[in-house]
This record gives sequence, structure tokens and C-alpha cells, in this order.
Amino acid sequence: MSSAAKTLELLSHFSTDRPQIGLTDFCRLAARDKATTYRHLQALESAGFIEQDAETKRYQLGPVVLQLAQVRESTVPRKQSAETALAALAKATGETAHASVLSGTTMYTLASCESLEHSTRAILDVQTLPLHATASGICAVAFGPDDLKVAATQNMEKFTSTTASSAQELSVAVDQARTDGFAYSNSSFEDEIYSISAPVFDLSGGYAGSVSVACVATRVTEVLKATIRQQLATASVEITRNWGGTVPIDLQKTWDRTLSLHTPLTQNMKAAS
Amino acid sequence: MSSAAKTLELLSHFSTDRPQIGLTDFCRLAARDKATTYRHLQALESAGFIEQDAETKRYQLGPVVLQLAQVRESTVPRKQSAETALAALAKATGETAHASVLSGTTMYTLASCESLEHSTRAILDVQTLPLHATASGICAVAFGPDDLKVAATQNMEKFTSTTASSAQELSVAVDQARTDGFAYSNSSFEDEIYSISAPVFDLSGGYAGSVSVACVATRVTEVLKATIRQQLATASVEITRNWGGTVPIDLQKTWDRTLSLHTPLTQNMKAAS
DNA sequence: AACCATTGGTTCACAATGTGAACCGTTACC
DNA sequence: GGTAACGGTTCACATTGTGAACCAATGGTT
Repeated sequence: MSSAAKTLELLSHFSTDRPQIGLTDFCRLAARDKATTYRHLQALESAGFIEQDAETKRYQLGPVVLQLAQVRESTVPRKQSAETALAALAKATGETAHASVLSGTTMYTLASCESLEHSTRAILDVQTLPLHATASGICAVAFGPDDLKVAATQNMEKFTSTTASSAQELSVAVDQARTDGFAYSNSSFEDEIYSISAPVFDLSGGYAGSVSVACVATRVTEVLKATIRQQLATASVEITRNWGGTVPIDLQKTWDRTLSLHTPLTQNMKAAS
Repeated sequence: MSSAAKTLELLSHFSTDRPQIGLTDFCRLAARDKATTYRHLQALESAGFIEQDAETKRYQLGPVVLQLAQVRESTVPRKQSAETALAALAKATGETAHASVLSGTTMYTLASCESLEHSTRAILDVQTLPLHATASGICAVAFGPDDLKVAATQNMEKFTSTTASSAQELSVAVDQARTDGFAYSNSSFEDEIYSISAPVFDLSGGYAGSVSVACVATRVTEVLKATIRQQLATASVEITRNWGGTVPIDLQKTWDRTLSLHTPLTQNMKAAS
């Protein structure tokens, strides 16, 4: 592992829950020597990635990350162009909507939007999402590049009792996603969270990310699931359009079939032609 | 220079003008060996800071920077809480308003807002601002921590014919800023741009950043300057409040004096008590 | 088709840079 | 006034970084 990688790794320990970190804490989190950690922090600080609170001596993210984010968004405007669709999705479903993007073989959460309808709701921290344990991840494996299957089985950390722990289990979920057009996860990453995802595409024509709805598991019914699938399809089309792509026609047909199969009250008799 | 610092430095070459960079270009920009640069890029890529376009093989900023920015903004909400004031400032002055923050001895642009009033206007790229050559920087030296004076004289790159190139010249500008409550720069960083800045404070009680108006130099008149000063004082008070600080009372008095001295039509006879 | 220029990527001998146990000074809490 | 926890520093040691030279692929030129 390169020294630069170790240095960058330090930044990943910041989160909204832990926005300021002291030297000793960093040593614990990174499991590294104090002197080493200190040097790394110095490098980050002199580059503007972090700054030190003059009083508490603790470190926090610096202004440079805002600049980089601005450049990224002005180049590849993913986040901003997904947000309105997410808001609509959260409103229509009454649950938490979020979008994630694939970079390499890692899924990153991009934005999330909570519905105000219920007092209990899924809360997502900004983080990376494991491929094997989340609806977003399974969606990526199902509709993304082929190497993701391998990457997913590489690290199958068991987060909960229902986390897939073998390539077989994963395959079942992926196959389901392919036949349904939607990926599911039932408390397999975080307890009591049921998620459904749909893929989003960009101008390269390939899979770019997932749009998902995370529900409080106890609230899930077949009716809610049907609503979510319906809304996810709409949201995926919109975000895909914003990202310069188009939803593959056969996926659209898959959605149509799935939606008509599960519509609670028979009202929609169109089948995939 | 640490290897990590060299690696991080690569990221600074991204900008809205140059959002994608190839390996060879990086070598040129960073003046470093190809193998070295490649390893650095690999480290950045595996940490999610950059991603490679599969077709063109060029690199661009990755999703991680968005997450970091989100954490930073949710912790220290500088950018968002400055934006409404900047919009008002741009609207009231008809010129480009921007805010910048100090981290260590470096000034970083945080946000900018262009007025739509004129077809020609100042355009600011996201970048770091030299202390000796910009109104924001001089403002920082005048109202910020003492070590900035030294830092400013350390690197006095001559950007234009009017860039301050000696500690004396800088001192004059800084003294002017202290007696006026506003800092000025006349085409000293970019040609044809005249800027005025006011300091902004945060909850530590000290200088935190500058709010500025950048004008097309040919449009500057005494009347416009008076308007800008007036609006800057208002904007500084508002942003300072958003950042949890208060504008020092003696600075307020300085502003009052300056504003009354320069008010074109005698209407404001109050002097500093 | 042979040529050259340019690109991204890789190898390996060499040495610069990174490493961590032990250390110092300060603060804060019994 | 002992001591524990913190941020920061030193120095002998070795892991890690370095860049000239190399390879393979692409694309334009003669």
C-alpha cells in the first residue's frame, strides 16, 4: 500500500457523525503509528484537504474539497441533476430515496432525500455501498459491467443475518433483479431497512448508477412495493435522461411486465408485447 | 516534499476549464516522471478521488470528492450560507460577487455569483487566491492573523504590471484596507478587473474570509465604488452572522466613516463618534 | 505498407522517503 | 503533585518511491 493511499484513507474517516477528529483518534481509526499519522495529516493540511481547529487541535475537512466537488459537478453534473427526481420519489413513496454512482468497482452514495411523511424513516449516511448487501449494489451487479460479480464476491462481509454470504445467494438476487428490472434487499445491510433499486444509465450507454428507495421494513406491503417500483421506473427514466443516457428498451419492457404482474387491482392488462 | 503531497498536488490541476487530463498531460503539468505520475494516479483512482474515462483513458474527478464536500458543508456550512448574500450583492452592484475563506495561510474561493446586468462581467475560476495580489488576500492580511503578512511576502509572483512586488507596496495596500475597512485591487491579479473586499468573521471571533465584488475595470466610477462599499458592508454583516460570528464594533465604525466620507451626495453627516 | 510520433502502461536497479519506538512538553483531572 | 491523555518530535532503520529505458497500441504521413 502506497504512502499516498494511506494518507488518502485518513479522509474516509470523516463523516457527518464524526466531522472532527484528533490525532490520537486518527491513530486508532487508521491503526497506524502516531508519527506516521501526524505526517500524513500534515500533508493533507498543507494541501488544504483538512484544517486544524486552532483551539481543540482537532482536524476537519478543508475548503479544497468544496472546490474539487464544484469542478466535478460542473463537469459531470450527477448530483444536482438527480436531486429533483429524488425529491419527487421520496414524496410519492413516503420513504427515503437515494441515488448512487458506480466508479470502478465501488458504489458511492451521491444524494439522498428523506420523506417527511412518517416520523420513522431510513437515514443514510454518506458512505460507500457494498455490492453484495445492498439493493443498489445488486442492481449494479445485475446491470453493470461483468467484472462487478467478481468484485462483489471478493468481499462478502456479513452485516446482518440476511446478508448474502455465498456466490450462489448473490446470483439468486442478481437473477431476480434481471428478470424483474428491480433489485431488492431485505435488511441485508442495515437491520430493518428494506430497499428496492432501479439502474440508471449515462451517455456511454452503460450502467452508471442506481436510484433506490429505502423503507422502514415493518412498513413494507405489496401495495407499497408496487408503488415504489412504479415510481422508481419513472425516476430512473428521468435521471437517466438528465445524465445524457437512455434506458434500454428491453429493460423498459421488463419493467412494464413486472409492474403489470404486480399491480394490486387489475387495471393494467398490457403485457410485454 | 512527501510522496502524498505530490499525489495530492495532481488534483489541483483539475479545473472547470480542464476537467479531464491524460497521463502525459499530467506529467507535463506536474513536471514529473511518467511512471511516478502513473502510480500517483493509481493511488488516487483506487481511493475514488479520480476515475478514468474508459474510452479516452483520461482522468477526471471521482465521486468521493462530492461526499467529502457534503461532509464539510454539513459540518462547516460556509458555502451555502454565503450564497444568498452573494446573490443579493451581485444584484445590487451589477457586478460579480464572490466569497473566499482562509485556511492556514491560503485563501480559497468558496462561491461566486455573477450579475446578469451587463454582457461583460468578471468571471472567476475556482482557484486559490494569492494574498498579495487580490483584494480578498489583502483583506486577509489586513484583518487576519499576523503570520499572513510574512506568508504574503514569501511568494510575490508578478501577475500583471500593477501587482505589488515589494513588502512596502503591500504594506501600503494593507494600511489602506485597515483605515478604510475595505481592501482594493486594481488589475493586480487579472487584467481589467477591479475588486473591493470586506472581511468576514466566524464564531472564533477572528477573521474567517472575505466577501468581494469584482468589476470590469472600465466600468468603475466613484459612484459605483461607493455603492459596492455600502453593499459589501451589508453582505459582510449577513455572512458573518450566518457563520456564527460578529463584525467587530470598531470595524463597523470604520465602515461608517468611510461610507460617509465617500457618499457622493451629502446626505449622511454622521461621523465616527 | 513501412515509418514515425504520441499515447498509456511496465520494469528494475538505485536511493530517497517513510516508518515507529521512544521521547518531550502541555493540559487536565483526580 | 502524581499521572494519564493529548499533540508533537527525534532518529536509526528499511520499506517505499523514483525515473531511464522499455513495451504495446494507435493514428497520421509519406
